[in-house]
Amino acid sequence: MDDDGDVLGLVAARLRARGERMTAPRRAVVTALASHEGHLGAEDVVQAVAGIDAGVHRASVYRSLEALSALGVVQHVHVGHGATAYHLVAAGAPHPHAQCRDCGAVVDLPPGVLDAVGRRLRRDSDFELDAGHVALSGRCAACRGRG
Amino acid sequence: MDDDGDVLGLVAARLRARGERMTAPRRAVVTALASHEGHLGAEDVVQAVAGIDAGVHRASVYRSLEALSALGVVQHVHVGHGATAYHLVAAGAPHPHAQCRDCGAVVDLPPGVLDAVGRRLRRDSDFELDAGHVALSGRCAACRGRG
DNA sequence: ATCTCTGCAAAGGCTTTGCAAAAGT
DNA sequence: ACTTTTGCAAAGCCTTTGCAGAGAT
Repeated sequence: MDDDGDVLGLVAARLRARGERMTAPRRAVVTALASHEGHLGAEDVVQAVAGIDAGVHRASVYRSLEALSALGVVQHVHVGHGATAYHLVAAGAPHPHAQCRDCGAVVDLPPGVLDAVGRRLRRDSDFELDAGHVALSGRCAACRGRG
Repeated sequence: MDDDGDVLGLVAARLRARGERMTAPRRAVVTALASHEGHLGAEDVVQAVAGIDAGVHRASVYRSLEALSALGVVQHVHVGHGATAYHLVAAGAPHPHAQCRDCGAVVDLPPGVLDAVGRRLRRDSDFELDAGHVALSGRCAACRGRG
């Protein structure tokens, strides 16, 4: 059930392979992301990390997120309104996201929904789409029902 | 050739119809957007406005952009990295945008490229896509050639 | 021992806000 | 005259950065 150890070990190995180091802030950030399982803003990660290892500074969280992103362990998604969202790169392929303009929730989209668009953009506009890097905008099911 | 007068008159009429007013900052903002023809960040609009009517304050530009957006005259697009982009709502329907992650350029996408995705999201996930509100991310033709 | 990384604190970009004066209708 | 809107200045939010000391390998 608790495979944080695995994740942490894997991340540590990947870091060391690049001459980088596994540190307390990075451990805390990975743990925070692993336990939340959703999409967290950097500030949310700061909060979560504070509960895991007080004494980790806000700036270190940002720097850790950046380092882990460069490593390919963390993916970040720009969400129109508000802060960039971070999450661990799951086993599967990166997937697109969408944000509800009303409630702000970030939802995962089925991998591949943007494939056809990507192909078309490449063919027609010579534009290489990075489908996972921004969240589409719209209204989620719950908010449509409400509004 | 110079239909700024038309645009300004139309905007003025729309404003008055809602009990709002046509003012110097709003005129300058509309003129700035009309003459640049592209996608401008708020700060770019501030610059352009400074060249049209010095004495218009930065804050008024932001407030004007907001007012004009509420009016439906201006559309804003969230672009992952950097500032929100603004442009006049053209005659045609709102269109999707994409930003190049390397050069930062915001390009217009053919209207309709996201239609199929919108339909699919609505059907499969009950998510109502707002295709024009965020810019997709990727690499433009020029930067692909270079990189 | 060495080089990376951290904590701190400060600054940075972009945007919003409170208020009294100014301007549009 | 009445209300909206402005200019100003200050603060806000999220994020980045410079530096000396701490920490990982």
